[in-house]
Amino acid sequence: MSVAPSRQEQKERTREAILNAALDLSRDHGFAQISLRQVARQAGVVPTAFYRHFDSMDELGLALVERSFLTLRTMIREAQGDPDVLDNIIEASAEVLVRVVKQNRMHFAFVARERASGSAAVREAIQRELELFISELAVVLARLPHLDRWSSDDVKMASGLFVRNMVYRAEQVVQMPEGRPDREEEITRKAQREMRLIVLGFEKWES
Amino acid sequence: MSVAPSRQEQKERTREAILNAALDLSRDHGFAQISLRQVARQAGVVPTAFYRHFDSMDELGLALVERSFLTLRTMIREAQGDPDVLDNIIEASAEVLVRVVKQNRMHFAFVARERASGSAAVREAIQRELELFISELAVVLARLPHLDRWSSDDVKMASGLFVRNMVYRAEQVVQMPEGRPDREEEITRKAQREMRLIVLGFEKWES
DNA sequence: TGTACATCAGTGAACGCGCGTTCACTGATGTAC
DNA sequence: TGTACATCAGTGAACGCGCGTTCACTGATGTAC
Repeated sequence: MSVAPSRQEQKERTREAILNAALDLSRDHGFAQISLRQVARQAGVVPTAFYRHFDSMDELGLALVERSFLTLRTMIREAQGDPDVLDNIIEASAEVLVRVVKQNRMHFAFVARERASGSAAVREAIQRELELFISELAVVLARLPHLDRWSSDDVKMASGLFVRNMVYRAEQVVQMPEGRPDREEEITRKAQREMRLIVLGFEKWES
Repeated sequence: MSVAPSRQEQKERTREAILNAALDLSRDHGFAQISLRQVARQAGVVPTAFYRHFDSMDELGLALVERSFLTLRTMIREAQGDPDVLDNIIEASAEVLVRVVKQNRMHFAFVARERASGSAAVREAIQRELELFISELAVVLARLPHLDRWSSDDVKMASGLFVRNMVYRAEQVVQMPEGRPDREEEITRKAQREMRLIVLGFEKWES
């Protein structure tokens, strides 16, 4: 016989249901275009219940940004711990990228989509998080051969180039139809070629 | 004494007014979030008049994509005719980029914003146009030293890297507050450093 | 363990509003003679 | 040049709809004794 969940547990479940409903509904038309009532319906609650969890759709959007970037941070921490990444940054990071994006398709889709066009609040939150992410990746890159003698501004630029490519490739993986391993391989291959070109630049760069 | 415009002229003016109204209103919240009635109001016509020019907001969006890419094509044609660009691709193209984007701020803003998040129809139209733009730029790049012996796939990859950087920097110029020449200079400088890094990669690339 | 009361996540009716779209219309421009 | 009719860009009223937000409520969970 199952025990009834505590009030707190139940509230947390509903909150999750609302977050997931919003993420799911955003997929087709973008977060900015979905309504509070649609989210509530999808989450299985009455519209007014929404207000027990968020003051407004904007606040829900910010919560989604936060949740999505948790995923991204996990990804970079994984990369930091993996010795392969330092030995072979291109193949390893392209592979990690495609794998993690596939596992968290909806979070990446959300970030890529809302980055340029969410509400002002959501857009700014994403820009801020992306800057943070670039700085964190710069720490990893700084340990690479050739880059260890660069100025920190230069390392950050390189990090920015990588992240922007990641965002772009993530968009592609997200838009990729399911069950098309050939498309997936092609994207990985293209991402690798681009990163290889950038890394070649690293080797000749002088600040 | 001024002559009354022909019926056709007047219709064209109203059409322009609607296009400009939509472009203007999109700036703050994105095209997908503005309503037919808002556009009509801003254009100075009654909502029903909208239907004399476009079947739906989606069709208006596609017209805006087309208009915006006319600007982009003009830009690349300019670059093709300018001998400086071939001599010194980095400085010249960064300068052309910032100048053209500033002159056509709203068109670039529209493309950058709606690329990831417009309606499906608008999004696909932009992706198609961007692919075309990358191909056209590839023709210019193919004439550069080092690249003239690359495979066409490789040149296209390089072109894609440039265009993606352009789109990104264009987003920044668009979001830049007016009358901040220091910010503008900083963006130009960053774009130049990035392109220089990529060009360094060109020199060592082997397909 | 049992009772009496407090808390509060979720309910359901109601509101005023802007929306996209329809329809019959108006009146200036265009055309045929 | 003048007249009679056709065209058609723009009008204005009306429609049904989903929206965000308010409010008083319900009833299960939590707490004090």
